[in-house]
Amino acid sequence: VTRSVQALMHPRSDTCVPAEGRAPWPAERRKQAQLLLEFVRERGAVHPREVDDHFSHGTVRNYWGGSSNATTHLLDAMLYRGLLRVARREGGIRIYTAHQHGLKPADAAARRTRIDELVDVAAHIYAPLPGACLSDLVRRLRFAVPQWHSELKSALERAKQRLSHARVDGIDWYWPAEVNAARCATQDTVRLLTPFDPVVWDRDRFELLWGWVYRLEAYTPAPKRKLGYYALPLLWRDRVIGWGNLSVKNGHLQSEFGYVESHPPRDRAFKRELDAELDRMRAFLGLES
DNA sequence: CTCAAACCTAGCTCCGGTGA
DNA sequence: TCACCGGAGCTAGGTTTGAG
Repeated sequence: VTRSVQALMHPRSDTCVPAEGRAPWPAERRKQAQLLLEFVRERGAVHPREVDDHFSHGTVRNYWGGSSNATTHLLDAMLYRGLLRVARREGGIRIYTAHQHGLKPADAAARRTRIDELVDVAAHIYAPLPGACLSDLVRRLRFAVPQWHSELKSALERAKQRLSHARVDGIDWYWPAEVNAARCATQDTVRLLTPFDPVVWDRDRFELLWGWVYRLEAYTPAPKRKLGYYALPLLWRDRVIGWGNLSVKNGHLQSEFGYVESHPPRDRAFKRELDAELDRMRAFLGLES
């Protein structure tokens, strides 16, 4: 998230990450965090390995019942609580620095404004939203603002009043008032979307709009997969018409596609635009074409 | 050089409890 | 009966690092 959106969610209350339950930290953990924070302040920016070398926190039982590095857990918990932030990454690994968030909202009205701003951020990303999806999104904000968990119900009611609204075939749809869908022209473009792109994130809406079932199957045992390990939804103009599985072998991009109508569009423009999208992918991955 | 561990990432589904 | 709520249980693979 951007710094301004991050600021909307802080300062967070004295709670653990959601997976750890909502109890406050025990004294021992508080002490550990305090020592770690002093260490990070002293060093400026730290790599998790550097921290573990210094403290040797050992292992803890993780959310899944397995064993995890305790230092990693603690860093993550402190990041969530707002004591640290990720300054950058080195080879994907988070490099942490100390952080101090701003003051909490002065009164109830200011707090409601904050929450409404957060809801609007989500609405802008995911609109147009079926009612169930809007409820779900607002409810998910309990992870973003656990300190205001009890206020989310009323925030949903305000959102339903504030957002533009239409009822189509028995489903209520919501979107930000300032967005004018009529002015968004369909583009002659092929896009391979990620499984979590806002266009496809709400799987129920996906089915409503395009009439087929899309699932990410990375977590599905291989023999049970229907679309492929990491199928990317294939957007052509304003329709998601199929999916693609991409991989890199010996420095070359491999691609396999599936189509809901079992064959690609006969349209000549489609082939041209699909090639253009694959070229963009090669460029993004730094591959030779 | 190989291998294992650590770390990272953006999920899905089921089920029982609650309340209208 | 149904929507909502929240927790439990399970899961794939890529990259980097460092020990041996």
